[in-house]
Amino acid sequence: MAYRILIVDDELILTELLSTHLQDHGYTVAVANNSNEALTKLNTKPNLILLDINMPGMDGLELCRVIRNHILCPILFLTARITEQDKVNGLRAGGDDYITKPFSLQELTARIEAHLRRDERNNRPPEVVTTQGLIINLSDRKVFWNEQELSFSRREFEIIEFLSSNPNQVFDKERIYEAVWGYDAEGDSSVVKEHIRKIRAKLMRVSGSEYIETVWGMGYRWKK
Amino acid sequence: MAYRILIVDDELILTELLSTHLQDHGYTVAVANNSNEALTKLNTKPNLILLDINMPGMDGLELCRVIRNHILCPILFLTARITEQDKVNGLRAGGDDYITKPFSLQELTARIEAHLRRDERNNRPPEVVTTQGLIINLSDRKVFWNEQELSFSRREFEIIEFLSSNPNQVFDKERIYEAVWGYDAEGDSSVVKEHIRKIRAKLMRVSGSEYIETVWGMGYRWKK
DNA sequence: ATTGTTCTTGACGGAATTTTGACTTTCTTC
DNA sequence: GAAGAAAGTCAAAATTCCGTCAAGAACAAT
Repeated sequence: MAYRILIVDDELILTELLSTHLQDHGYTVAVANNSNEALTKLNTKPNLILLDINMPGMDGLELCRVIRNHILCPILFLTARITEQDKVNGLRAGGDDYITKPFSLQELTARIEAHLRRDERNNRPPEVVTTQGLIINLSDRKVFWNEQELSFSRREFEIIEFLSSNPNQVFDKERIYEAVWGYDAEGDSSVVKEHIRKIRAKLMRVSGSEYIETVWGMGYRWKK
Repeated sequence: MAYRILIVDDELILTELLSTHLQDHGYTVAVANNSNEALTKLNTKPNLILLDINMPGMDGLELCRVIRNHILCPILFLTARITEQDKVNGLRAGGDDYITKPFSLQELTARIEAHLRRDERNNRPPEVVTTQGLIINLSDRKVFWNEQELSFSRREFEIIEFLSSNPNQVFDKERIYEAVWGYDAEGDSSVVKEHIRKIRAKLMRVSGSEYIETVWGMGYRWKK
């Protein structure tokens, strides 16, 4: 689904230009040429807002503050001058970034993408997988057995991550190798069994139980 | 759901008055007449704290520092006099605002609302981040270890800002580089490790503890 | 221009991890 | 129960990654 962007600026030429450009990049665009209009257009539930600071009537900062009472998406200020004080003001008002006019369209889209991507990540609920006493916190990359934190190396953790996120499914070594090392990785998928061994040893030592089951001739499965 | 406000003041008449007024405005109020009581009442998980500076025993500033190790909500100081030095002290202790006695109840509620509103946007980095004795004031770009202000260079601060705003999450050097230098910066992300070294050295020298953890093969994480 | 600070780069050594390959054990099938 | 394939074990080799340092470049302040 296309991201929705709301542009708020009183310069018609600019909004026109931006609008076209962003639409070309696959975004759905709404335009507001003043603050009141902007507030109305909030009902388009934009995923990101481009906000001119200098506007007649309620200015961008003020508007930003008001918007923040309604919506939490990234807000990027468009502004001619930019001093330290501006930055502080903008941040205080609830803005996320600045883009100084004039700017290249390329820069603009890059920043928009970065913010959308980040927003995506931040709003993700913490990903936690649990299996009988074991807590795997995917976002923090931590594993706990009861209170105790267990330490795993990168590959070990990634294998755990993959298997435990798809519990009870059987994956052969090639499939695991592909998932963890990347589809285009070259190398011998028999490394997998060595890592599995290490993982099992660590889990067994502390919990006394097997989490990874071998399905002979088929692969491995995370028991749940 | 009603916001919870904790009032900490040893003047019984004042707390009584405030409490009634705020309840009339729909807030849930808890009152503490001394510091110990305040610490106990923290379990009401207040959304905002009103804190008298002048109290017998542990004073408001000291209390504020302690509170900051538990809770991140806005803290507003109530104080009779207010000098520049008071402001600095309050900031150092991790406070958010001052209200000078005598104040109008109208002003008070307005400020409370403003702070709650700001705090509401809780998916963005809070303006003050604290970790065991360390106070990072993002809006003023200052870092304090107890009373002492620590000095960090621009890049150093920005790395601290980024990591501490996303505690416990692991970011690799590329990701940190992108966050601090900009999505489109060119250069070698291995600078990051040099800056991390400097940051660690400064923090370690003054606090004796590690705030940034290395997760081998994955990146760095702010311990919290 | 000079001085001092901060930023960046590249090199190095050591540490932790990953991979490899030889070897053993287990399982399946005939 | 023997043969062969698959999985497990182990230790050593290869590799990757991190912390540290020193030195030069860029920048800011004077």
